[in-house]
Amino acid sequence: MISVDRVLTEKLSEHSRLSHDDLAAIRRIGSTPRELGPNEDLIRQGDVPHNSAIVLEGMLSRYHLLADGRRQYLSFHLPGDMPDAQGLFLTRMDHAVCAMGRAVVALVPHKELLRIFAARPAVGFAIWRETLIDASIFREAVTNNSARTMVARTAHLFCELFYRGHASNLTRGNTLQLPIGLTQLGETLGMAIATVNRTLAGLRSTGAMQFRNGELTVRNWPRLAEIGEFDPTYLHLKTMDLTHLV
Amino acid sequence: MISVDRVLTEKLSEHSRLSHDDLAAIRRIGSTPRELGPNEDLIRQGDVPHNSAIVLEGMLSRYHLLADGRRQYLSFHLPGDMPDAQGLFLTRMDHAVCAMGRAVVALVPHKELLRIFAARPAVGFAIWRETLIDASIFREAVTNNSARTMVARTAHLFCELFYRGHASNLTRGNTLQLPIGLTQLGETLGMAIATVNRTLAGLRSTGAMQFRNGELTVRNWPRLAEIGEFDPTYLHLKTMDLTHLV
DNA sequence: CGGACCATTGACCATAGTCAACCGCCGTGG
DNA sequence: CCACGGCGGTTGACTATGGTCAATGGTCCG
Repeated sequence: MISVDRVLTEKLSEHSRLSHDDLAAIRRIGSTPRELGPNEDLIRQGDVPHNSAIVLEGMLSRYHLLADGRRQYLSFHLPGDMPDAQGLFLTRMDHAVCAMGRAVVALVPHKELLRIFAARPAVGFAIWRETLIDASIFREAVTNNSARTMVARTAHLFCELFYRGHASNLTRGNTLQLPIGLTQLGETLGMAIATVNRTLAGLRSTGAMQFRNGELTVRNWPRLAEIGEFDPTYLHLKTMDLTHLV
Repeated sequence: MISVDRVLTEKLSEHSRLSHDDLAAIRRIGSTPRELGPNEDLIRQGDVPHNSAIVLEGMLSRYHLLADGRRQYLSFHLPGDMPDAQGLFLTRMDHAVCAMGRAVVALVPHKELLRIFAARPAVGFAIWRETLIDASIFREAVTNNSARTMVARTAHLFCELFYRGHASNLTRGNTLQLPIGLTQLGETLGMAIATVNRTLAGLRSTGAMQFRNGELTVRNWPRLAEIGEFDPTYLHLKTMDLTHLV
């Protein structure tokens, strides 16, 4: 398991130029770890949060709870992400956050964060930036679920997750662990579970990728990116070359 | 036409408690006005922005440009909104911003904004908050376009626009001017133009609302909100009662 | 061994996309 | 002044796509 400051400094300093003092301030952040079981909620729709979480291990997701009890998953969060940074300035949660598999997060009190922002504005800006990337990912999800075919949509999601996972050193070769079931995939992509299954079978048969038992295997990255119409600019990460995954 | 500081102070002080000095700083913001013709781009996907815009008049939208030339509209922006605040911390635009009808915006240099944030953190937090509400609206769009029927989806969009328009004093009685065509509606909601039309006809026949010639008329708000499964919490505005619109 | 849960598959059906024709309005130009 | 053309909206007929439902299989755990 990794520590909060390690994960945060790595993430934030990738794009924001943080001074020695900024980094020191981050290192002094007080946090309490919390372990979550599979499918356990970290925070629910309607709650008033006083902490923000940083993912240390596993995977979290955000979701809307619909009137009829169904879920709409909105995004997935890997180690280093802050899945509920928005709670900092919006009093009431408009969505829930839950663990996909077993997961560990670090909880940082809002007070603590606000104190740091006052002392070291650059840290605030860096986290602000993270929330903006978040928004960018949501925008892409709108487009993905509205304007793309089922195959492209599915491929795109896996592209994004693999790309982000790779940027965070979570991939092992051409594989990535994703504790997601077909039901959740359906509730993410806005398609019926049967369709998810058939679409995955289709993708498998193209030789571009396969997804089995919570493990994504990329067999042909350029092919997969093409099928998913994937252009990583919206992730605002350093450009990575994955063409060797063929 | 309204002035920048007027529009900004109104918007920001609705939720953030800004001190006298904060408001003074906002009043000193230097901006240049810019008029946009119908369908004119303010900024394009891939551009590197150095200004942020504040809508003064008319309506702007953000959209993704797809590989085949189609558009996916992501959000609409009314006077007081900052449709490209994200450019502050993300160097490259991952989407475009354009005027729907004729519109006027005020351009504020990023440098100027950053200077203010350094001097008056509360102003920064207030604008950060705006970008978080933005993100919340995107999340709702994901859910809307993925998990709701065509009717609900369409009704929900109009509910949101009317509610936000009402909060900004842009409604006249039960009407709101919306310079949007059926094609754009389709490219917003992820449905074919023919379906948009039929859905609108359906909504009209329920007596809940009608949309004609760029004018939305709400005939029965509770009914419309029910059809659209509309719950305004995600907008993080002061709660407004519209039940008198029957 | 039995049951729960998830994935898989097939058959059927509802829904919305496609295509094409038509309408109505508006602005232009003869 | 009217004729024409274009654009945006409207409508109908057909079709493709993906949702629904139901049955089966596989795996893990008690």
